[in-house]
Amino acid sequence: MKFEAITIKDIAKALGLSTSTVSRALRDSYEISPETKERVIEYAKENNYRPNPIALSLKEKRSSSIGVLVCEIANSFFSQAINGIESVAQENGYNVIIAQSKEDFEKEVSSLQYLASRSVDGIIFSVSAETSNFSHIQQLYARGMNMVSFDRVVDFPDIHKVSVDNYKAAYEATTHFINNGFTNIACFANAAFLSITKERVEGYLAALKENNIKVNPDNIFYCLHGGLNYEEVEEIMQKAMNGEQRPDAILACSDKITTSVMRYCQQENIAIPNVMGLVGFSNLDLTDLLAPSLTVVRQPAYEMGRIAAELLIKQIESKRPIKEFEDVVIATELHQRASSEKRKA
Amino acid sequence: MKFEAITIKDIAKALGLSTSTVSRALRDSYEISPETKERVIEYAKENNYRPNPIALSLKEKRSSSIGVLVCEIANSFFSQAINGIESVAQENGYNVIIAQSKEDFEKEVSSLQYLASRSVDGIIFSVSAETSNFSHIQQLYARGMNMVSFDRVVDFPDIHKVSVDNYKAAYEATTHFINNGFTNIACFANAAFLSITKERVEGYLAALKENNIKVNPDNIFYCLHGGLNYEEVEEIMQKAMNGEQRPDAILACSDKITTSVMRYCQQENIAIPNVMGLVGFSNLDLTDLLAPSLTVVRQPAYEMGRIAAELLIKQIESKRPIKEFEDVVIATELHQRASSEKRKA
DNA sequence: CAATTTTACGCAAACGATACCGGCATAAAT
DNA sequence: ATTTATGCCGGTATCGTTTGCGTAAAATTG
Repeated sequence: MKFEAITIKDIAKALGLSTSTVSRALRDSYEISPETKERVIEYAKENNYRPNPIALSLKEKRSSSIGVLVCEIANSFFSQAINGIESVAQENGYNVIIAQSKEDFEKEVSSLQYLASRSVDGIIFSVSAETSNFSHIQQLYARGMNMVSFDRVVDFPDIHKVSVDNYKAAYEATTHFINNGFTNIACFANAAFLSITKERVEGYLAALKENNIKVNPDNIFYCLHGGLNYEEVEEIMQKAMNGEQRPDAILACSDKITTSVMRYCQQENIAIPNVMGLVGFSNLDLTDLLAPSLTVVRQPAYEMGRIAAELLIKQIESKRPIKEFEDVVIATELHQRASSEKRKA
Repeated sequence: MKFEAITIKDIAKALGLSTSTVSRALRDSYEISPETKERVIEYAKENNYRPNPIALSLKEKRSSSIGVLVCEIANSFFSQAINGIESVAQENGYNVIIAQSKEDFEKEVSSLQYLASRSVDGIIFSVSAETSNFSHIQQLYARGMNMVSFDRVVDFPDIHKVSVDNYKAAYEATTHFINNGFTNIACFANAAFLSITKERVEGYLAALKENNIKVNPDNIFYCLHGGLNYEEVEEIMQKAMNGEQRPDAILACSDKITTSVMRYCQQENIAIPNVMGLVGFSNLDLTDLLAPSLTVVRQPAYEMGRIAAELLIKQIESKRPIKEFEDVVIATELHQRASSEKRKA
C-alpha cells in the first residue's frame, strides 16, 4: 500500500499546461499570466497538492532533516533535550530523525553511518559511554557533515559544542556536601573516557582540595555503561560499603546511577542522609517527592537541545564554511533537599 | 555547507562504464562479468560509496521512514514507547521521524500534514487531549496513508490499534482501593473525548457498581490538557478537597496528573494514604522510591511501541491492501505499594 | 505597417538510481 | 553457412521538481 499524492504533472495534464508553467505558477513567477496562476493555484488547493519533498531534496541536495543520536531516548535528560531540538527544528521546517546507541560503541558507529546515509543535513550527537575512539565521527565530519557535539562532547577544535558546566556542577555539589559536614565523599561517575566524567571528577577533586580534604582514589568509582543496568551500580555500591573507609556521602553523576543508588540504599536499609548523604545528577520531575527528597544537579536539557539545534541549523544554512565554532557551556542548578542535609556534629 | 557524496555516475566515469553497468554490478546482477563486478565493487568500497536514499525514495516511491506523533516526547510513557518503535524500525531499515502535538489540536493537524508531506511510509500516532474531531486523520487515511492508532486510539473500524486494557486497569485499581477500605474514590481523568479516558472511567464505575458503592458524579474530574500544566490539577484538587463529600482516595489517570496530585498533597500536608489514598497511572522508574511509595498502574510502553511498529511495517510492506485490522489490547500491571495501603477500620 | 519588444508559455536537462529494451560480440546448434 | 543462444554491456525513460533557454503570439513602438 502506498500513499499516492497529486503531482505537478497531474495538474499540468488536467489544465492542459506544461509542468514548468505549473511549477512557476505555484511559485508565483512573473512570467505567468494572472489568469493561469489563478487556475493553477485553485486546482492545486482543491486537490490538496503538496510538493514532493523527496524530489525537492534530490534536486536541492538537502533533505531538511536533522539526525539526533543519543544513547537512550527513554531517559529524562535526553527526552527533554530532544523536545528542545524538535521544537527548534519544527520552527525552521526541519524534521528530526532519532537514533539510539544504547551505550554501545558498535551501535553508535552504525547509527551514525545510517543517519549520514539517509542524507540528513546535519547531526546532533552525544557519544556513548563506550566511546573512546572518535575516528568514526571525525571521518564523517571530514567529509563535510554538519555536526554539533552535545552533552558528552568530543574534543576536536572545529566543532560546535553544547554542554553544561560539569566541573562547576560537581564542584558545587561536593562543596555543598562539605559545608554540610560530610567528609568522606565518594564519586560515582560515568565511563572514564567521557568528557562529562572527566569534568565532573575534576570538579569533585577541586572541591576536596580546596577544603583540605585528602583525596582517596578508592572513592572514585566508574560505571562503564553509565549505570544502564542496575547490577553495575549494585556492584560498586557493595564495593563502597565494604571498603576500609566507608564513604558518608555519594555524588552520583548520572540519572540512572542516582536512581540505582537510592534503590540500593532503600533495599539495604541504608539511611539517607544519616548514614549516607546523596546528591545526584537528575532531570526527573519528581525528585522532590522522593523519600527522602533528593538533592539534585539539574541540567537545562530543553535549553541545551534548543541551542544545539539552532547552532546546527545556522551551520547548515550558512553559505560559507563556518570558521568560528561555539563552545556553549550552560550552568546547572543545584536543588538542595533532604538527602544531603547537615550532619549532626 | 553540504555533504558531497560519491555517486554511481562518478564510479561509471572513473571506470569507463555506464551507470547501468555500475548499478547492476553493485546489485550483483548475473549480467555483469565477474571482473567488471570486482572492479566496480572495489572502487565503490575504496571511495565509500553509499546509494543515495533520496534518489531511491523518489524512484521506489517509498522513503523507508515512519512518522511518530505523540503529544510530548519528554513523558516517560511516550519516550519508552518511542524507544520500542525505534528498535523495531532500526531492525527493519526504517528511520523514525518524531513530531509532537503538545496536546494542541492545531499542532496535531499541522504535524500530521507535515509528516505526510515528508512522505513517510506510515504514521504511528496518539491523539492530543484536545482532539475530538478526527477528520484530519480520516482524510489522511482515506488517501492511503498507512496508520496505526496507538495508546489514545481512534474509533474507526479499519485501522490497526494498539492500546492497553484501560477498562481493566481502572477496574482493578478501583477494586484494589475498595478492598483496602476506601469508600469515596475520586477519579482524576484526562480529557473527556479520549478513548483512554472513557475506558478508564467506565472501569472505575464498573468497580464501584460491582461493590454496591453509590456513584457520585462529582467525584469524576476531567483535565482538558491531560495535566500538562500543574495549575490544571491544582484547580481540581482544590475543588475535590472543598467539596461536600471529600474523597478519601484518588485514581489519577495519567503520569502528569499523578505527579501533580502527589506534589499538591505534599505541599498541603495531605497525608497519603491516611487522609487520601492514591493510585496513579505512571511509567516512571522510581515510583517505588517516592514518599510514600506509590501504587501505580504501569503500562508496557516499550512493548506497545514495538507492536505498533511491527504492525505498521507489515502493513507498509504488504502487497495488497490489508483487510483484517488488529486491535491489540495489552494488560497493564498494578504495583501495590504504600500510597493505597489498607485503611484502619 | 514593419520592426521590435514583451508576454506567456513549452521543451529539455538535471538531481541519483533503477530497469526495460536493445545490441554486439562470440559460441553453439542446426 | 546460417540461425540461435548467451554473455555482457549501453542507451534511455522514469520518479517529481526546478530552471535556463527558446519561441510563438500579442503588444508596443517609430
